Amino acid sequence: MAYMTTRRSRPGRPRHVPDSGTASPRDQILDASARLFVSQGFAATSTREIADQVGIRQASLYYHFAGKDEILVELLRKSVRPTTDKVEKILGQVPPLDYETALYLLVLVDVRTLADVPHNVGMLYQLPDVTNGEVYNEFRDEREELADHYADIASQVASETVLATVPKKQLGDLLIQLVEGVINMRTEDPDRHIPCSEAWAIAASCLRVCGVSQDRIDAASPVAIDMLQDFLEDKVPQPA
Amino acid sequence: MAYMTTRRSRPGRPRHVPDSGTASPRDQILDASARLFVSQGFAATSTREIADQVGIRQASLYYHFAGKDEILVELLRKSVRPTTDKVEKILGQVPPLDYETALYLLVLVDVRTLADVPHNVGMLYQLPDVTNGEVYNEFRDEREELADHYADIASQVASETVLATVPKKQLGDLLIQLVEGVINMRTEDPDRHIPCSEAWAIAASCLRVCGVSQDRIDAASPVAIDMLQDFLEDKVPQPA
DNA sequence: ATTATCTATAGATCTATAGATAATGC
DNA sequence: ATTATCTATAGATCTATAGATAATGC
Repeated sequence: MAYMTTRRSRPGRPRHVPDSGTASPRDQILDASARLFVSQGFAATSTREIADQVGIRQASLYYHFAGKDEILVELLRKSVRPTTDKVEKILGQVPPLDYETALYLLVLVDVRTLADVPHNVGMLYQLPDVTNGEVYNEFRDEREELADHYADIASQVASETVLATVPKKQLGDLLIQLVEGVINMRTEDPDRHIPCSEAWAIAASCLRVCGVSQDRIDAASPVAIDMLQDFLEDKVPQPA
Repeated sequence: MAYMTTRRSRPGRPRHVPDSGTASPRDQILDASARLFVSQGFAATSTREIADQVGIRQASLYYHFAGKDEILVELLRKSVRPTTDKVEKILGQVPPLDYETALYLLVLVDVRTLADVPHNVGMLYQLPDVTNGEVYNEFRDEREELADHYADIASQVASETVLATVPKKQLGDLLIQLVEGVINMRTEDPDRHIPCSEAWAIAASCLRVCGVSQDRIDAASPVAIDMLQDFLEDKVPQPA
């Protein structure tokens, strides 16, 4: 408590609705935009609507962002990077870890990330007005890499029968599909909390899709669950 | 060949771009709208864009539809009804059929329906500007019923272990999630054809998620595949 | 002086309506 | 006469810019 936590007001002309929040104006805009984009779609959300939610005039948005697109880019950027970082961190541990545990862990981490991210922002990547916009090109490759990782690890885990009947790429896509079900659960009920048990169920389902027996699921699961904490708070240490 | 198949032109003022197509203007509009809505989103698609694709002026749309919403409603109506009909038809056959075969068949039928429907229209149900619009209320119940059917049949098929670890509703949602992966495959590559082998892989994956052993999958699969044809062309016989 | 807002507004859309027009059908 | 289009346009909205204004910081 060495410094004041309540600074009554910042420099600049006051808002027509007094600023109650503690976050920076920029973050307030991102927050409101995320909520609206996810619930209505990107194109269907006007800059006026965003401004109204923040409590500023529509034109004031442009002091913080060059345009609606810039807000979207910032949201995508903030959400894609942490995910791919975590994935590669997990894959890096795979020599000591066996593949089944790694897959279980990968799914757990991904599910929790999607489940806990504010405003269900993961859904943005599924909006056609986002993925078909120019803005998205910056992120397309990163998403494909993620899909490749899933396919790779899935093909390591899969049983003979599964490998013989399901092409590697499709198998990876099936797993991603199960993981991203969390997004739809949250879309249907925005206030829904996703308990750990549901994440475990999804991870186990992914192993089952790969043809892994219940015995080996039971073996992988506790190890992965135990490691989960190390991957969630993923704080990038700031250079002091 | 008792009647002319080529009628050069209809009554009414000619279009500024001559009408090359054979379909009714109404269907041409639905077709173009479906394509645009799915690739860009509903709100992001303007009536002018639709008209341009059809080759008529923007205002001419309103001779056929009361507004953009009406076009959407018609598209949703045309795609939801056949699906639920087929599902109930399958469930009606379940006393002779065992549940595992029924689930495999249900998934096959659903996957093929989503895979073959023009312009990937199944994706409309995933757009937030559709599902949060007033228009959608008419269809919400029907979608929930479908989810209930999946949950019911899944809980009949599931192994003890799966039933003990995955709540019935979540299990149903996982299966739907796998099935609807087809929509995403088509979104990523609109020209993609989905071969039967992929549908089989999805159906088998659904059974695996339920904890069904490979033996019983191998037993259910040929029976279901054999029955598939009876459900696809689902021609409602016109009263003569 | 600097900062963050405000008001006002231009210019580009977008939806929907009104009324004219150019075909076919009878 | 009927039908399916057209042209023209009103009115609403939307994005973005210009310039004014009301705070804090020095």
